[in-house]
Amino acid sequence: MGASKTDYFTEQQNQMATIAKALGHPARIAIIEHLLKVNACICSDIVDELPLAQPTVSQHLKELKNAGLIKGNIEGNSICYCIDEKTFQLLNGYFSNIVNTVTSQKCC
Amino acid sequence: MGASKTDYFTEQQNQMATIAKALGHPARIAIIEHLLKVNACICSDIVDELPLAQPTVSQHLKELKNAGLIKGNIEGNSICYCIDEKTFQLLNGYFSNIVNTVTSQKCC
DNA sequence: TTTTAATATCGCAATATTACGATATTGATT
DNA sequence: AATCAATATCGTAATATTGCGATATTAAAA
Repeated sequence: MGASKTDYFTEQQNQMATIAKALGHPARIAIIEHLLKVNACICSDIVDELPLAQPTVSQHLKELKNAGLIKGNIEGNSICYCIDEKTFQLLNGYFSNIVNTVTSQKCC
Repeated sequence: MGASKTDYFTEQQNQMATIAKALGHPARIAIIEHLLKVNACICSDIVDELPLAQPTVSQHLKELKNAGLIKGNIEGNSICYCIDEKTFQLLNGYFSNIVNTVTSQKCC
C-alpha cells in the first residue's frame, strides 16, 4: 500500500510527525535558517537564496506554512514570511523533555 | 524530476533534514516515545506496540537507526534498542537556539 | 488600462516512501 | 541436527514527494 496509518496514532504523535516531516528537507531547513539570519520578516528574496525554481520554493513555503512553522502576511503584491515562534517552542519543549528523560537512564 | 538537490545545501542542513525526516512519521514518533516510556533498552515488544506488521516496524527501526536517533545492540537472537542521546541533544540545541533567536525579534 | 513584479496553482515526470507477504538469517532451545 | 523465536531483507504495489515549465492571479507602477 503506502498509506500511512494515521488513525492508529495519537493526535499528538501525528502532529509531531507532521512538523518533523515539514523540516525533513534541506531546502526547508535552509528557508528556516535564512528567516532566522535576516532576523525579520522577508518579502521575496527566498527564491534568490535557494538553488530552486520559484514554483518549487513556493511549494516548500506552503508546506512550512501548513505545518505551522512559518507565517505569511500579505504585504501589497508580495508576501512577508517569518518564523512562527510557537511551533518552534513546541519542538523545543518536546526535545528538551526527551533529553531530560533520557539522560537519567542507563542504556546500551 | 524529484531528486532532492542535496549538493546545494550545507552538510549541517542536510544532516538536520535527515534527522527531521526520520521523525516525520507517526510510527517512528511512537517508537521513540515507547522507548522513552519504558525508560530502558527493550528487546522485542516494539512490534506488539504498533499496529504494523513486523517487516514494516523493522524498516522504521532501520531508518531511526540510520538517522542516529536510536542505537541497537545485539543481545542473543534479539536486538536491544534504545534512544541515542546525543542526536536528541543536537536537536534540542538546534531548536532552543532557534527559539532564543526568534523571541528577540519582532515579526509579522 | 497596459505592463510589470511577486507569488500561486496546474500538470506531469522522476523518484522516494510506506506497507507487507514471502523468505532468509541467526542464535537459542530441544 | 531439527525446531523455534526474533529480526532482517527482498520484491512489489500503492501512494507521496520533489521539481519545474507553463500558466494563472493579484496588486502596484507606468
